[in-house]
Amino acid sequence: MVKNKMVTIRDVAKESGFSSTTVSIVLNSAPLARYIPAPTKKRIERAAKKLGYRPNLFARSLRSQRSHTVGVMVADMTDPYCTLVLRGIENTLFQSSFLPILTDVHNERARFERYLEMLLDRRVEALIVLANWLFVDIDVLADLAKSSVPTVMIMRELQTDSVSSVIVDNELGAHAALEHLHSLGHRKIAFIRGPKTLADSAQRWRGIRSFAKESGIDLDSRLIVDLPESRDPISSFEAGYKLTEELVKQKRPFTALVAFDDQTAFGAIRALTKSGLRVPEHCSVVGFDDVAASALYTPSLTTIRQPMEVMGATAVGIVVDGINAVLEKREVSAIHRKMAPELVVRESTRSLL
Amino acid sequence: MVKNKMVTIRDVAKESGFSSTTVSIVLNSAPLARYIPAPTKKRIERAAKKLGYRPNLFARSLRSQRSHTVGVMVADMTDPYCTLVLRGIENTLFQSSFLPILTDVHNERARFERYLEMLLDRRVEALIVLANWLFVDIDVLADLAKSSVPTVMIMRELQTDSVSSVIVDNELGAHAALEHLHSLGHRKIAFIRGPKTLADSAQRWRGIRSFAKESGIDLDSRLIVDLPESRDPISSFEAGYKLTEELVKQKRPFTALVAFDDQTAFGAIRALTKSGLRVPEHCSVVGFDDVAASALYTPSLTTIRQPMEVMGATAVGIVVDGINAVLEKREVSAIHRKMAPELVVRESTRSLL
DNA sequence: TCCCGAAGTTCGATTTAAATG
DNA sequence: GCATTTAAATCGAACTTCGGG
Repeated sequence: MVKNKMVTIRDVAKESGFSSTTVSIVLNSAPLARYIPAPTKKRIERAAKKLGYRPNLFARSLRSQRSHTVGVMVADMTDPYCTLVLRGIENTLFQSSFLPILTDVHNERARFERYLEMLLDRRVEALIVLANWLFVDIDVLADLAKSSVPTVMIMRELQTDSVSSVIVDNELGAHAALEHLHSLGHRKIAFIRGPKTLADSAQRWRGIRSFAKESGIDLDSRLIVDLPESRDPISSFEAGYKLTEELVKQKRPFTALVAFDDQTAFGAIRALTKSGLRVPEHCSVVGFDDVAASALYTPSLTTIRQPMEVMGATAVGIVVDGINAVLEKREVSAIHRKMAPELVVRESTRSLL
Repeated sequence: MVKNKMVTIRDVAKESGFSSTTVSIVLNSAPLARYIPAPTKKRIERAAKKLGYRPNLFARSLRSQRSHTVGVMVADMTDPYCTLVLRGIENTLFQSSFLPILTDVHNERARFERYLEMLLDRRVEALIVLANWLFVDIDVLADLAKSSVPTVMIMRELQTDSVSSVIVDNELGAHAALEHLHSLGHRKIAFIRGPKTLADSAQRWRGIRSFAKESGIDLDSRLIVDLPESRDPISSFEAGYKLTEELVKQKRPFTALVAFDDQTAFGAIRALTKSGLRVPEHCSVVGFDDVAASALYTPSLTTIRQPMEVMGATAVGIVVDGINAVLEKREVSAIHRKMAPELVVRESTRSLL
């Protein structure tokens, strides 16, 4: 083989002795293929294989206006939360023969907009936004509503109903976390809440309060601290560390700690250990998310698992439906899915009883 | 705005009162644009903006045979090693206005081949293969050599010279790891080597032996164990755990342990802790890679850092050069880059002196 | 010759409308 | 009218060629 000489449909036509029209009909099993006799089909297929014909997707896309591509925008790749969600997205797209274009917004508005522009220019057929740590206010909808590209956000819900969403039931999860500690006999419990600007923070806190009310646990405001805002996902580790240090210094005793997320929990465990408090012997710790590292930590972390892979798959399901709707000119309104989290008990919590 | 009415170059031509040729020349600043008077340009640009003209990339690609897209194939996304490499790739591609199509091979040959086919069909202009945990024998070159798509592998070197590579200097890294322990006074050292089929394993071991020789350290074969082969990146944690458990049971004393990689080290630390051996008080542990979790671990892990983000960026640099070479019909041979790792000292190692 | 602009062709596949026996 | 096949138009941009001033 000398050079990259492209084999076109016309070459196949010439080789097989039929016109390019017929070749196209046969190779695509178009409706008209019904009328084409088997021998003709066979000859065309043989010719195509012999020449190693591969249709030019540029030409096909130009004609069909389809890219078979989905844009995936991640707020910040370095967040360990992304990994499994991406896996779920990738795997489900693969099954539908779509390919993902991955973009990492670095939590910067300008970058978000530039990427959005690039993706729309490429006519991605759908958009999946993984808003895992996004403080940037996004008015995707302004650009998106008119572009009729099915869009779904993971981890964040938009007030508009032009954008679908897949989120975890934060309230339920936090509720389960506290219930777990309560069932182990813990009563003096410290809390590291999320940054105020994150919707998750409020939702999880609501779950905490709801269980506290049910069970009569007393929430001591001096044991409740908030993570500062930050655009860097790793910062919650450091913040968790510092806040826990301060909680310990306060000398107000607690036997358990509920962290906003796993990274925060890691920071907390580090701080506790440094202060000579062993986890779980002296203090139990619960996280949220169940990132990969949680199972590997020493001690392994009890946490509330978000079904990340399933969430990714669900998001793809939603937009694929949306794509089909667009193709069939059906109207579809946004879908909002709230997934159930799951308590995963590991070594970082322990019974006082 | 009602519908998705595409604005074509002809619409701009009509609006501005010039032909589509002129519009094309102006909007692309083609060489001929030199001859076009400023007022004409201005009117065309104004018309384009007014109509919100965006060139159709399908048409452009069909004509130019360029996709401005790069295929990225990852052996297994769930490997924490991927994250930063991908970040480096993404960031550097962004600067060159390329977009990545991300595919996750799941360490399966069939999937690799299917994805490769899909990427080539889409005429990606280059291919980046992140072979982070790939046991599948890849004869990419068979398909690739003839397709003249610049290709680079990260973390693995191919014998052929049609495929470039970016790898870390494993020998140097392992050498530094042992040197570090030696300088802290450790002499009885256990080793968990990598799976035999991984080239890295042999290279790192060579580094160990070379320092042992230099310094006169005695390598006790009863303290040397090997990770089994596996296609699952997380398995090295479990294997690290089990092997360390056995090492401890053996009752053959050691004051430090060199793990094949960070995940293995995490497993080892878990096992040591479970046996009542504290890290680093009773045993120092060194990893390799410096994945994100290493800094967050308790204790934080001393390890050999691979410059992952830089490696991703370097890989992109290589293929972008390759792309330019292809465009200019220059010949370029494969480039093989070996990056220097860096010892990162944290809490998991401690001086005996 | 220099400057400006337009008509027409090309990229490769799909599809409509139509022709053949 | 039916089964079978195809010429020609189309998708949108870019480039080649040419003509007029």
